[in-house]
Amino acid sequence: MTEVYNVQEVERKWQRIWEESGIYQVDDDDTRPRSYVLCMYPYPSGAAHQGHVKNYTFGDLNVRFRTMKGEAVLSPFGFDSFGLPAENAAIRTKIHPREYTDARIDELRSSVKRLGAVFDWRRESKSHDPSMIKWSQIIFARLYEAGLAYKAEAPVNWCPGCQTVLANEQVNSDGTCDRSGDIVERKNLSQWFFRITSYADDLLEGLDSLDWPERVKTMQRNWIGRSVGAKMKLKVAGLSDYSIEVYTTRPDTSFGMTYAVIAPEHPFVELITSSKIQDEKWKIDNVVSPEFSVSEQNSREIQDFVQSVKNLSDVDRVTTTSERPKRGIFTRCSVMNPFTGKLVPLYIADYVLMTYGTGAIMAVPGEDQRDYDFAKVFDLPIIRTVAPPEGFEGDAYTGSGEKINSEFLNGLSIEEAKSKAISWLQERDLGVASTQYRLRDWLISRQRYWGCPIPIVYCDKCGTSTVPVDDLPVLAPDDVEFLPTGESPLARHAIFSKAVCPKCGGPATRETDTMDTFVDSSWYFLRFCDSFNSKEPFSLTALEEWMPVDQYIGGIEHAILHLMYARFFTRALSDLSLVPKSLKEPFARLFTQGMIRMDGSKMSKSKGNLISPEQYFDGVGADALRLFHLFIGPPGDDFDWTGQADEMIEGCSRFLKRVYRVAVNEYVPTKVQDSESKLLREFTHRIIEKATIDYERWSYNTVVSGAMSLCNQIYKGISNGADSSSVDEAIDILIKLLAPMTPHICAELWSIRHDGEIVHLQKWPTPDQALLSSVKETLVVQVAGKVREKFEVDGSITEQEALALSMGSQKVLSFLANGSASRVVYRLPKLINLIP
RNA sequence: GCCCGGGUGGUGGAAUGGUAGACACGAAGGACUCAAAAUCCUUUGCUCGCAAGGGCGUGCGGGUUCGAAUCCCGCUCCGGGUACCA
Repeated sequence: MTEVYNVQEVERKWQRIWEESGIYQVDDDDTRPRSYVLCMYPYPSGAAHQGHVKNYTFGDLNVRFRTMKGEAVLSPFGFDSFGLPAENAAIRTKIHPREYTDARIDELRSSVKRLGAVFDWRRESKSHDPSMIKWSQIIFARLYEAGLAYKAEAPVNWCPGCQTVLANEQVNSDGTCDRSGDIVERKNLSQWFFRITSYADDLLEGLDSLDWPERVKTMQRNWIGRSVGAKMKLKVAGLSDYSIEVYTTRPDTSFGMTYAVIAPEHPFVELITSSKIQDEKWKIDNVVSPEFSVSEQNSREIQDFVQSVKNLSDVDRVTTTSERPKRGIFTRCSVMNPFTGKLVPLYIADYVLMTYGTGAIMAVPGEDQRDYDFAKVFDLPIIRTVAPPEGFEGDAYTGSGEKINSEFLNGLSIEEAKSKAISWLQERDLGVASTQYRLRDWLISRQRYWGCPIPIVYCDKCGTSTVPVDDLPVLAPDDVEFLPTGESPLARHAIFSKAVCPKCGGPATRETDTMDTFVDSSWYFLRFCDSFNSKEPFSLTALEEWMPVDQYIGGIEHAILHLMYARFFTRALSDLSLVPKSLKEPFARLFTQGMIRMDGSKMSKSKGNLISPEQYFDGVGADALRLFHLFIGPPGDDFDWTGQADEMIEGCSRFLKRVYRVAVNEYVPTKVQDSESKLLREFTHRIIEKATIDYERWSYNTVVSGAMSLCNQIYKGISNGADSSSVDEAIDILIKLLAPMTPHICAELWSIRHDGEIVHLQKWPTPDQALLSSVKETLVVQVAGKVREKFEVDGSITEQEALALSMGSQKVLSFLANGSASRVVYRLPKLINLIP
């Protein structure tokens, strides 16, 4: 009897059974040990693509494996359903973003189900659901009350082609718009921010405790960019009340300062170019001496320079090469080096950024390459304060060495000189030790419709207030017009923007900006722990039950943004007692899967190089496609989708059919060979051991190869006369080992072989230790490190026995010139190495 | 520029100091078949040899070790991140 495996029918059947039986639904009163496995919730862009297939295959496999190991696994699913594409579609097609998004969600949900991935669907969440909007707004209000949300003016990205404001992540690294390719411009707008910088140190230190890929942790550390140094004040010559504060990480090099630089946006630029500075009365009031000599003419030159810099795109501004040397202009002002009392010239240059440190630097061309480059262009002196090694021929020397030309610092190391210089400054009240971060506050305002409205009203009398909880959620109206004007439809809406002040009851204006969609993804994993709570976003007790996420799975592209924001939220909400005090980190363990590439670039809808999973669901089936994604290599590696992929998927399908045939056909041995039965049993139990280890270390490709070997061994056992109990055992083990990976076929086979039982509720197999220890080992005999002979030996072989066996081989002896070894290295029972 | 990864057969990859190339894909040959598909069997790193067997081989050059794809030093090529952060 050979039954044909009907892929489509069987996969549909089991998908229905899993959904109806609710075996992957978990509740708070579950008595099994708990765990929480989560895939990053997706933006619903329609049917799943290969990246989703890979992601949810890893997630599903973890859920099923842990369940078979006896855990109650929280496995929820949701949709990151706010965002620009739906709004752009609305502008194009006039279909409302909600209608568009709901349709895409249905497509994605359906293809995730066709993959056979199991979730507790009762907990499904969508960012655009009014209840989720309400919780987001409550959380925003709490952050606002705690001073962690504030409004300030800031430059935003504006795409002239799309006529809209863009999120940072939609701007390419070369400063162009991700969609239209236009060069993005800067505009100043009043914006809402989250004060993530006040958690900079916590976020940095928290990384140490996380079981995350080192790569991701390094990226976050660099992004936070903590640096320690000193701030000091440089007096401006001729302006007795004015000084310019600079930040440096190298206070030890202060004696090498030959000029100073301020950013074009520095407030001092405004002062020296304003007309009032030419006013005689102002000069007397502010004690200006003749040393201060900015004339109207210089002032105009300076203004011209600053304007020319502001006209540059961000890309051009950060580019300085040999063809495009450093730009700057002399201010005609001098500042005093506090260490030497000497005056040095003050320049304005755009290689100094207003957004970092104090927006002003002391320039030390001897020990900083950027300062060196600038000094060469403007012919400024260069003084070395660290002795470079003999024969050093570079420009700036940034290495270690002895301090020189630095008076009381001479002879010290850089580190010693740093702390001595800082104490010197502090004793004289001229400067302080200071720590700076590259991390900026998180700009969350979006001038868009399809996002969570910021629940704020502005009153002329009472100022800014949050919308009272009873009035939440603030929902965007449906009767808006989607036009490509760049202005949010909400701002144009006559009624929405009008509000009542919650404090005085008078007329007020409503905030029309919505939140960045990364706000939604910063707490959705908390909601999953308490999806049925209608009173609050989540309760402390539910979070104590399930958080933190034990295994988080997603793409490396979220290494900084989402993963940093979610960490910030968890810490901030912990400090506000909205999540348990002890919960500081949301994701204990993170896995970042590899990318699917095609022709060198990421496979994506926008690149038009999608290979749809649906065609495989319709053909070889979900199991074969899942197996392919698991088998092609280590889960974290990128994969290039070539013409051979289809052949490999076909191979996976062939393997599953091979398993099916051997499992459904009754085996009646003709002549039983006891040695073959023993061999098969030993092999089976070795594979249990290996596969279990490999599952736990995320080496799924080798789990698959182990399962293939076991299948080959079963066929061999059958043709060589293994008894039926050893064959049955091997087949059952094979089905269990494959069950987390290819769930449909395994469920079907187990059900056929075991009278309707559910394989995914079976206990995970454990190897029989007695069988493992009775296994014959291969003893490799090396002569001078080269393999010359092999013997099948007992695991307990002694050194004497191994040596005697080796020396008994003519072949081994022929490589030993005088018939004996001067030294023997034993690694029994695997290896013996004879050195002549 | 700086910071990470990585380089193993025709291809995807295995091997965490101890048999390099597991397991697959592809290819070649064979069995079954009127034929094809499906399935099964054999071969498949390079090279010398009729064979037995030998030599070479994990990007390149050195080192440590009885033994190195694996550890260390220098180089090279490819991929990713980041970009004047003082």
